[in-house]
Amino acid sequence: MYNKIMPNQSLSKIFHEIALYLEMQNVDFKPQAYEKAAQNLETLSEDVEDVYKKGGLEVLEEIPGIGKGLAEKIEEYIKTGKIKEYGELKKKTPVEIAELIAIEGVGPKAVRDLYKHLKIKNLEDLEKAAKTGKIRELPRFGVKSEQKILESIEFLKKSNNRFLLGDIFPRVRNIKNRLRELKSAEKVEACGSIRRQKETIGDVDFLVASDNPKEIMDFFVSLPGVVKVWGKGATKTSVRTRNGFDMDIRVVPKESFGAGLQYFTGSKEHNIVLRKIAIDKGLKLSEYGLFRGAKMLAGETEEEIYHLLGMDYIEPELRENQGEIEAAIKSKLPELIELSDIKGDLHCHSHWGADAYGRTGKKIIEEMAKEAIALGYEYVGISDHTKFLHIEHGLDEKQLAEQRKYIDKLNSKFQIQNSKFKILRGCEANIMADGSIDIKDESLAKLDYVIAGVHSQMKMTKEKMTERIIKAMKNPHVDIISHPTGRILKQRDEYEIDFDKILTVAKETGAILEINANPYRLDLNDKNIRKAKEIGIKMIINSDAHQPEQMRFMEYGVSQARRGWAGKGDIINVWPADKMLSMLK
DNA sequence: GCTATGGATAGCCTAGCATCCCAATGCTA
Repeated sequence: MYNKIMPNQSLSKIFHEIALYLEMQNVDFKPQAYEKAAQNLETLSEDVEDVYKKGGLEVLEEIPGIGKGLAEKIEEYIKTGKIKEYGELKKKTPVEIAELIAIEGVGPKAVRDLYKHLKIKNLEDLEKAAKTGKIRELPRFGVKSEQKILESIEFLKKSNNRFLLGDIFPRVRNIKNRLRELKSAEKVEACGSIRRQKETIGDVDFLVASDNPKEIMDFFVSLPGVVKVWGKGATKTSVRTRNGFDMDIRVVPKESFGAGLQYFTGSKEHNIVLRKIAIDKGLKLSEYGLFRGAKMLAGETEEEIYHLLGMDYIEPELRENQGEIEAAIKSKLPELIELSDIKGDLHCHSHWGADAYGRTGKKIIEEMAKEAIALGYEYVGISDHTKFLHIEHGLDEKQLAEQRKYIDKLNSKFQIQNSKFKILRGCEANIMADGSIDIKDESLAKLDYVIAGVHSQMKMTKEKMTERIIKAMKNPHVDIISHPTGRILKQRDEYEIDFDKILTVAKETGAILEINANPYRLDLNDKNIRKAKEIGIKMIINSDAHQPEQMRFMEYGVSQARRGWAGKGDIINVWPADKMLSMLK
């Protein structure tokens, strides 16, 4: 899929920006059309350029959300590399619009006014104006909005220049696979925080075992998307890619590959402790191997290094110097959960009440079932939003009942096909500000399971928010709490809650806490997973897919569970449907 | 600008909340 840079992403970005510009000018309906097209392009698995070459404008129009006008714009882009209308909009209001609306409280209209009055073009301008008190003087702005802008810029700075695992991992996997195809590459791995599966990634170190570095390096700097070569030598080459992401590659001889892996995977803190242990044993550990004097004792594999240092092998996800080394010495490391252990996914949205991406809820449920079967699952649970969430076309009691009946029908179809596979009937209900649930108990009772989550009014005091979630956990029908801390990576911090108290009540009530695998959430995070595990709380890993393809987010959730030391015993969706359901309230 | 049907023209994702200004708009979910 990423064999070359597809124009899908850049076109999607342009359409997204056009949508914002049009919204800025109060144009009706067009913004939504552009936005929808942008989203569909982003998730399109085929290269639009290939689509166009195969069937021209006509076939482009078969893509949902693409009609005559946008098909022509795509054609223009493929032929000329740009879109005239976009250039004109940009010329008229030369602002970094995507960057600016990332600030909470700033939308297209605010961008327009900020440019009109203060010539603010980018974040830097915005920060300067806010700091000198110029924003509060504008119409429709005040001291409060100025303060909020400053806070939001601060937050962005904190999380900046790191990339989401979910954005980077597919590309890195692709580059890894392409490197493996090279004749002179004997072994290839991507190290650093991506191997540890951290939720955000600063940069990547590729490690290659080869005795022909030149071919490797030449290939690396010629990768599509490379815009700058920081340095290119026989053992190390560094590049920057178009989106500002830095990648290094190191070539080592085969006999040092394991030592290189160990060294470049880190974390730094983990490695410092390992090297100290080596010194205590009269040894020296470096990226070239484990040595006694000049004699190399180990280096080709990581396993032999860990063993010679007197401990069990430590999985990359655990290497944070959080007690894993002590546990490895005592042979007390947990057996971590694996993606292949997962038997189903209970958090999938069908958009039953809406027509999503040109597909109806019925069709999406069927597609999700097929995707689940393709992933080797035994069940998939449909859990649409409920009525309070108007924007997501949340379902009311009546619609939930209709959906239930439809799923029953679909299940009998699978049984006819002599398949053990089952679609489960659930919902993701809203936990209201007072902790009540927005769906009547008798409707909840008819479902196979109920997920409940906070989707509104997230700025509450710690006491109130904790009470709110506790009340929901105590509801006899609520089985699972979705994304329990509410964070959105790079956008929004967790809401204020007393997590220890939540854990205590989860233990009392048997409420299951979700590990949401969406790369923007990964909530619970690694630390909270480990806390929950230690107290003996059961968790479930769910994709929170809004489209069938997103069910593949599961692997990020499993990685976070591993980072939180979770084993099969801590996660309920490793069990067949009957047993899994029996573990709910 | 797209999609659906009446094939040229409707109708399109809504509602609460904060802010700013004292009724309306813009933002966010």
